[in-house]
Amino acid sequence: MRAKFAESDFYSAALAIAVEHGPAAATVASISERLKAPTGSFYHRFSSRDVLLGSLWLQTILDFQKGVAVALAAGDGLAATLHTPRWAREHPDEARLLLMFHRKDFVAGEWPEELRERVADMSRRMQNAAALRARAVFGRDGTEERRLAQFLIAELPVAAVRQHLERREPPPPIVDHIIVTTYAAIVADYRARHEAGGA
Amino acid sequence: MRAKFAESDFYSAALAIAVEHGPAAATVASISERLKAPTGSFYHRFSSRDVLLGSLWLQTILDFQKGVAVALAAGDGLAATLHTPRWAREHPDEARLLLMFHRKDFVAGEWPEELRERVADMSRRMQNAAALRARAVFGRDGTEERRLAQFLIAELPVAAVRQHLERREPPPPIVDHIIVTTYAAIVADYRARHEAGGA
DNA sequence: ATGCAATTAGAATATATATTCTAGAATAGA
DNA sequence: TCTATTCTAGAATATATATTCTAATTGCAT
Repeated sequence: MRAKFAESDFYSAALAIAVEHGPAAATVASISERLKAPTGSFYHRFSSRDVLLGSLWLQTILDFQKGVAVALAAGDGLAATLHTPRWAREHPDEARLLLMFHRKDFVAGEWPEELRERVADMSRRMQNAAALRARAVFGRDGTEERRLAQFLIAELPVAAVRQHLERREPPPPIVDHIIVTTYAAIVADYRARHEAGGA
Repeated sequence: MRAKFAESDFYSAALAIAVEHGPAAATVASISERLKAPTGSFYHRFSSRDVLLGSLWLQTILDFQKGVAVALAAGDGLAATLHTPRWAREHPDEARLLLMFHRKDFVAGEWPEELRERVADMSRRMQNAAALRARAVFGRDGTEERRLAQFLIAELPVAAVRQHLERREPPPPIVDHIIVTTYAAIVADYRARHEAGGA
């Protein structure tokens, strides 16, 4: 029988519902209903709700991190931070999904066996990211460098962007300004504190 | 009959469970079970689960904001930001509750009638806070000042503190250092951009 | 002592949700 | 055309959870 619904239809529906009413509202029934599909069609494609929501979250975070990874590979810490507001403008729904909710809102307990491999991959990537960030920002890896770089590249841009996602509006330019100013200040402060004794 | 359980026992139990396994895990059954109380005793005190969780969230956010309000009333913006890491050290559980979850995780839909008044109060306080923050940080109220002050006093410290709450560890001193440095930089940048033309 | 009011106790009920199951329809290849 | 396979369809089932209900129990005031 020719398929009336595509896998991607279920993903889109789940995304739309999660973004509008929260991941908890993305039930098998509500997703299917939105597509006017029977729940049987859902389970024909996905072995469980957890697999669908888990995949959605994984795909989204991977897409997001791809952009950060490119900047980090180029050793450009500032571009890495600014990726967050840019990506949020280009992908407002995905940004809400990722930045306004927790992983636990999508997969409460253990990851389904089916996704373990992809999750392990992602975890490995996250591990590496810590060192990459430190090097991109400070040209050096160490405990303090990692902590500061995590702040600059992960925590800071998310904080600056959050209220706009909440209001479903694109992050305005002042967000980038805040990020750039903060970035420069933290780096300058770090350099000042680590100068051997100056000229 | 002498009460075997106190209202506060239910709050504590709910807090402990919410902090450990997320608010969703704080079910009437799990809360009662933790106290070895029958669910009847729960409903003898609270008209619904929403009322308990909603109150818990409200109480917590009010307690948190009290400290910020004091600093703002004194016109001390820096003290207001630094309140967050300090409070997180003093109240690790409450900080997790507030900063790692959303209001919606506690009260999904409408607020129960019973709590509406307290919520309205809080909303009013939040409204005022925007102007108070702007004045405390910049000595002036305006759109840009509000946006920057919100970043400095609300978003920044939460971002700096979050990963430590996640790991259930007290925010280390570097958190305060990050906050202070950022605060100074944003204020200095603002001043530089608004100088009429200087000396 | 007696009876009342508060409280405990936990069974019964209602509802939402994930998942399974059985049957039927559509399509492609033989 | 025939048939196996894929997919739609939605009813049936299992489970978790909030809430209600009815019946004891307890301590205090009288």
